[in-house]
Amino acid sequence: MKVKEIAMGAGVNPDTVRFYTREGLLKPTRNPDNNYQQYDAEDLRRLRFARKARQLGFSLPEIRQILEQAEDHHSPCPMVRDVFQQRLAEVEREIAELQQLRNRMTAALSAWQEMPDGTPDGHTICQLIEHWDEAVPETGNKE
Amino acid sequence: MKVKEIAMGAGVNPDTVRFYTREGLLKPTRNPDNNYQQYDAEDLRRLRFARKARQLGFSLPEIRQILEQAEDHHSPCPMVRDVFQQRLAEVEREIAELQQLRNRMTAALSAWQEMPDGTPDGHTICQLIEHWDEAVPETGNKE
DNA sequence: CTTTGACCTGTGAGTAGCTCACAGGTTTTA
DNA sequence: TAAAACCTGTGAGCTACTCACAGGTCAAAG
Repeated sequence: MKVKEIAMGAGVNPDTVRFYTREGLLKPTRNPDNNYQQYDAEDLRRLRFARKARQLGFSLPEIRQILEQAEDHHSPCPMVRDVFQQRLAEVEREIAELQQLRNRMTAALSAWQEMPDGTPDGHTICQLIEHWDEAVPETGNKE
Repeated sequence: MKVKEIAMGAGVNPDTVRFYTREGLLKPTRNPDNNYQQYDAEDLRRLRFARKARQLGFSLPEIRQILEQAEDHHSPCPMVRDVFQQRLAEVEREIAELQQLRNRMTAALSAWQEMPDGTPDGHTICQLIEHWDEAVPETGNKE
């Protein structure tokens, strides 16, 4: 399979295939005639796997790790379960944060119904936002 | 105020202050003696405003726009309301997406209870993920 | 047989919003 | 007076792609 073919097979952009190849997730051989990359069915499996894992929130380094373990015939599944659970917790945190944000946004929107537009006067930029009550805990950077 | 001072006043990294200054959100004057940036109370207001707006999901270009309009004594508030409502819709979409994801993750986790770890055999990398049923619609890249 | 268009190649830059590193100048403190 | 702590601008790094570029290759049409 050439780049475009495997890309279509997995429903991704050919550039993504090239990118994953650069990143070592895919290891095609070369056609000695023309130096084209040659992907096989195994690569397609890996690519599809990688895409699914991405949807689940795995990072490329994590996916590469899983793939490498699979290559060595070590089962990566326990590790997958592990990362997966962490990821689930993260997702739940994100949801909670977004819900909080949404609540405060809708509250703000209805509060704003009664606020004048208020042309800025040197003390105020936009009351709508300045009177937003923050207390948003953390932007939730990983870690 | 010097960089570190205004940064502490707004609870941000001094580098963020420098970055916002580069980006034109903050417009300090210069101390002619030492060429240090000099921020005033107005800058602090702008910085705090910018941070609140960031928490609400406004992009830096949007914030710059608002700030510029405020400078020109045009009321940015109607624009703010507009972007804000769009942002709210976006947040709700994100929540829905994440909830879907979470549901499928918890479902998968419980299904995995019964699945063997399955050392990779050349056909399979990790059943846990390979048997994940995708149908995740879109990663929801903005327009 | 040649041209045209579609593909292939690798590399480098762009995206957003910071954060950090670097090298050198200034100010404060001990 | 010397060290520590700050300041300066610039440039790179982070994620996971995506796109642009310049040049090589190949299949089919004329």
